[in-house]
Amino acid sequence: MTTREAIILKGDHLIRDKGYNAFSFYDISKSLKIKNASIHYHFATKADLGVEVVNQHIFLVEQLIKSVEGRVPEVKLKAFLSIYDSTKQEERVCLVGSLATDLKTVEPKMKKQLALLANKILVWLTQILADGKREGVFMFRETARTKALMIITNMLGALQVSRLTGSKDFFAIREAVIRQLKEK
Amino acid sequence: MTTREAIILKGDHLIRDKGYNAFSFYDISKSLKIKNASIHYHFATKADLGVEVVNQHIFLVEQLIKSVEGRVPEVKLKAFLSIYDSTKQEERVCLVGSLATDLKTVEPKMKKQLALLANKILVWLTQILADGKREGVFMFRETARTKALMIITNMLGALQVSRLTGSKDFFAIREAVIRQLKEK
DNA sequence: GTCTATATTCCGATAGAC
DNA sequence: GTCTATCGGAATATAGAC
Repeated sequence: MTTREAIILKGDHLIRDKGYNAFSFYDISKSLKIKNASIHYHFATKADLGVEVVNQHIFLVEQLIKSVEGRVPEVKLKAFLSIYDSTKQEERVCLVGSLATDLKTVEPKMKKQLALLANKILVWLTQILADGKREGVFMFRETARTKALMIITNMLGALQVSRLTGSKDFFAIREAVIRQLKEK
Repeated sequence: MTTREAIILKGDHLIRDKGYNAFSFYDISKSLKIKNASIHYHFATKADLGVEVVNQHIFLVEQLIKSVEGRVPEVKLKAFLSIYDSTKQEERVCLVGSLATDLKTVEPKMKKQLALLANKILVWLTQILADGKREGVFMFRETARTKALMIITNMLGALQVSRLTGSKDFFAIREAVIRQLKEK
């Protein structure tokens, strides 16, 4: 892994750990054992780093989508949920949730890329649900987009709320999301 | 309104606007046309102010709960949802969501009070749902607690995600939450 | 590409006058 | 209870050597 990649990875972890406005270049420099000035060599400003963190998530989501192309809707749903499973294991929140609460403080470019990420996930899940309903493996009464919004907010919110009410609640929500699609 | 109350209100708005780590005493002082030092007279530290903002929400939720005591579950559900309706009108996010993403940076006392607030809302909604199911006005298959968690995460998440995908999505989620309880 | 050193700004907090 | 003035620390960012 290049230094640049390591900085992006650490920035991502810090944003989802503490929030965008709480982490500093010093957090990254001490963790990677490099100096403040070295980070600025790779990223002129903190906002530049923030944009690249979001872009990295866009890239990873696109990879995830491709990795399950052509598979049945159930497999694609599992892939979608795996995003939040791994985030929960890290004891972090998701990038969209973390930056949405800080949205009025971030640069326009960052906001734009974050909206792109959020919409990419939303459109993907909407298609998964629509396909699954058509094939008779998923059941729901809402439009596919609304159902997708409900599932996304369930998972995003579960990561945040379960920090306060206990980890069991995350898994209770996760299981209920899956079960609701199978019986209605 | 006393200066102290005005500071708490402004602090609340700033936390839900920009996030706890993004607002400064200067934001409050310029808005209220008082000086930095005056805020410190009322609140020794920023964390002290943060704790009082959370306590104010606890007080308001307790008031809201009392205001609909003895009413039918549908009325109580509307009262619950009104929390998020007014937050959406303000173009802010909810306090639990805003502080949950910053949780690892806040003082233990603040975290403790926030957990108290989150649990108070959760227990209240759980009881509303259990009562409504028993009386035959609400329908759901999950445990009342899990259903409450799903509705809370829907609304909390709707405030955040709709900042990126559009306000219409907030209302689509809100309506679907209500409709799901009436038919299943 | 990484370093030392430093400029600059901002923020939380305090001392002491009124 | 609010003010002026200031301290001390932290953070982003830059200049310039290696």
